[in-house]
Amino acid sequence: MSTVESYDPEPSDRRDPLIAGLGALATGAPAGLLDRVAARWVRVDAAIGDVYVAMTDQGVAYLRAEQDEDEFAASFRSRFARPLLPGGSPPPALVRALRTGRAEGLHLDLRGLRPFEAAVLRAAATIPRGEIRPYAWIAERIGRPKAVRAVGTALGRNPVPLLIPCHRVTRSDGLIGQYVFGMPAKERLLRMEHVNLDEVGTLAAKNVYFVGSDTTGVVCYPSCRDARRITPAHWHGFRTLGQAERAGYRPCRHCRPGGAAP
DNA sequence: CCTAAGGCTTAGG
DNA sequence: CCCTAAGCCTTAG
Repeated sequence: MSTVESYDPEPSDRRDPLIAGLGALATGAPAGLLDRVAARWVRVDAAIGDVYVAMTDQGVAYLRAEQDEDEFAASFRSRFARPLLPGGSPPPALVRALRTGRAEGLHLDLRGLRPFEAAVLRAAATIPRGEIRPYAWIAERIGRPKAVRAVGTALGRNPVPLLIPCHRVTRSDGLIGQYVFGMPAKERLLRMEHVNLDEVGTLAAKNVYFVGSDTTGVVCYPSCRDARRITPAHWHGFRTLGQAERAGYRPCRHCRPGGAAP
C-alpha cells in the first residue's frame, strides 16, 4: 500500500515495523481506501424479483434474495469479514445482467472461494443461456467424476447466483434439482430462457437423456442448441452416452455430453 | 487437528 | 419404482 511505503516514521518507530505500520494507518487514508476494504450493497430488480447485491472494488461478490437489507447484511457478514455500506444506485452493467440473464463482461469478485468451488463455478459459467447440464457433467469437467454431490453443495453456495448460472445445472434423471432461490424459481428462470423443460421431461419419461442425428453422427444433451435442429427423420434417442457411442456417435463439441475434454 | 454429519446427486439394487 | 448408500467437499464441534 502506498500509504505505508510513503510514510516517514518517527525515529522512535524506526525499529518496529508494526508500530510503523499502525502509524501509517493513522496518517491520512488515501481516497478510495474505504472501498478497497468495504463492500457496497445495492438492490436490483432481477428476473426472480428484487435481489440484494454486494460489490467490492473488484466486482460483484455476493447476491441474495433476502427480505430486507438487514437480513442481507447479516448473511453477508456471516460469510465475508468486511464491512458493508450502502452503495447508491446499481451500475448499469449489473442491472442489464440481471434483467437479461447475460452476465458476460461483468466483473465478479470471487476471491475467497475454495479451489474446488471456483472450479465448479467456472464450469457452470460456461453453460449457455437456454441450455442445461447435469451436476455429473460439471463433476466430469472439473476432473472429479465422483464428486457429484459435492458439486451440488458448491453450487448451493454460489455467491453470485443468476450471474453465474447455477440454475442451468439440473439432475441427470431429468428432474430440475434444488436451487438457492427454490425449485419453482429455477424452473421459471429456465422457461424464461426458453429451455424446453416439457420436452426434457417427456424424453426422460421415455428414458432418453441423449439425442443424436444419424446424418452427423453427433450425440448431444437434448437442450443443446445443435440437438434442437435435428430433423425428426434422423433423430435418435439414447439412455446413456455409452449406448450412443457404441452406435457410432461421438459427443457434440458444443454441449460435450459426458463432460468430454475439449 | 480430527471426526462426524450433511448437502442444489446418482447409480444400483 | 422406491430406497440406499457411495462418494466427496465443507463446516461444525
